[in-house]
Amino acid sequence: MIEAVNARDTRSYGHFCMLAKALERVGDRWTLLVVRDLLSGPKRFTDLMDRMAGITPKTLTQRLRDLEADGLVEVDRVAGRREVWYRLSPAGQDLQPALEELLLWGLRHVAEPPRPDEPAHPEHVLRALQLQLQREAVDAGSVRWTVHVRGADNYVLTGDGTRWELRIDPYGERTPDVTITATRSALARFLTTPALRDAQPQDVELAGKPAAIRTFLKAIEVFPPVAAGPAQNP
Amino acid sequence: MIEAVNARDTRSYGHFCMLAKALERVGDRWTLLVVRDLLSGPKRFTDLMDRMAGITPKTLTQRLRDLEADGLVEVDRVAGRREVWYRLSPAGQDLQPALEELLLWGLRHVAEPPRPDEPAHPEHVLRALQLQLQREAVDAGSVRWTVHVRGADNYVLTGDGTRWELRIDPYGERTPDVTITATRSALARFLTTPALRDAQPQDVELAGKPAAIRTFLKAIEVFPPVAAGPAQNP
DNA sequence: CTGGATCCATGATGATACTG
DNA sequence: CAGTATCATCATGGATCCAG
Repeated sequence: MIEAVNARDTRSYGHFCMLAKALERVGDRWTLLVVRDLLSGPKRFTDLMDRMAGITPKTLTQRLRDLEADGLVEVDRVAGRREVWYRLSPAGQDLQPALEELLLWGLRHVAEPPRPDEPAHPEHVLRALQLQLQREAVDAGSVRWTVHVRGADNYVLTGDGTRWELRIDPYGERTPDVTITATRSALARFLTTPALRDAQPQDVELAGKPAAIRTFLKAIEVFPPVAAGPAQNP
Repeated sequence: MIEAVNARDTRSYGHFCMLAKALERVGDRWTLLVVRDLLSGPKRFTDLMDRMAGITPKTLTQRLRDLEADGLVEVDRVAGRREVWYRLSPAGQDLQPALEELLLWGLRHVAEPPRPDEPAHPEHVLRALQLQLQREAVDAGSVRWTVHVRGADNYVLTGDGTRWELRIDPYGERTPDVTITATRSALARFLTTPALRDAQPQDVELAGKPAAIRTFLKAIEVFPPVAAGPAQNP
């Protein structure tokens, strides 16, 4: 008797290969982007919808259910509370090194400035900046930069000379060296377009001591890396 | 007027995020498995078909064309020769760190012994073993182990106390310390089932000096890592 | 308002067979 | 050896609607 095959079996590769088995868990469209956005902490359904412009609620629901079934995501449902919070399990958090390598590959090989109408969430731009500062071992001393963007969380990017970290900064607890205030698109343009940094565009406000701002502008020169690869525009 | 969107645009995420852009290049089903199999050197169409059991020639063709268009794969077509050889471009080879992290994640979180009928290509089992030996910094001194499997390439796994390497070994040029001869499925079972190693199953032949064989059996104790995660069998 | 569910259209993938 | 051709199926996107 032939056993019934469900959708999960159909989408499996059926190989004895650990890469194939990993991709059976996280290889579906949108799945790694869900993991990416949960790596910065628990999120609600609509938080995820905001970061993943273009995903339909149906697909996001499906991905969250799949990830939950595979043990990568845990769900906080509290009776009497409207919000449902999604967070990564330890196995889900363990994907971080793989995601960082993939992101850095994208930075090296497909980096280009944002198109005018391209949704650019601060979290994604700042994550790329943090990883590049870390990968290039940029030493700016002990610094603390905060980023304010209307309609999004505030972020704080810190360096201690050795390690760079990016966190959501809900309260702005401590005094930053530099505060960057901009819209989503202006922030993306400013950080990814070297020519704009000295021009001090009007849609990006940098607050802080002049020396601290100079340190900031110097550090972000590593970002993005020079696009060495040939563009492919058939 | 609405602009026409082609299939490529449809499948893009449209985000200013380097991870999303990376996944637009390598996020399609089967794509990273093609890259995986080209990382060990140039291959012909049928070489890839053999390693990727279950893929249809139509899909493999599509993936190779996409990868070529994106500059990750280069094609050697020589007039008057039947074979077409596919190889990775530098950008394609640069995916290696990301693939290794994903493979190691699979090894940590979804490792289980091969099912009886599960296709197990030696290259994929040995790659996982090599990465785990490297990740765990296993020091077996200077060793050279060769693997013979009927119907597949021969492989040579070498360690020098610091670095582990796996290569296809077409001619068996130098004298190995241990030679492993088995079928595909027997090799997979033997390497992934600790209980089998001392039992010396009849479908796996180990040739070499007793001390060298003991070194081999000791080293592979790190493989596979103990499955700590809970199985999900709904 | 959040957190979805439903219906339909389409395109990507799979199964199978065949060819230069 | 290196693919094509044809047909079937399933996943995803778009749009809309709904319950707490």
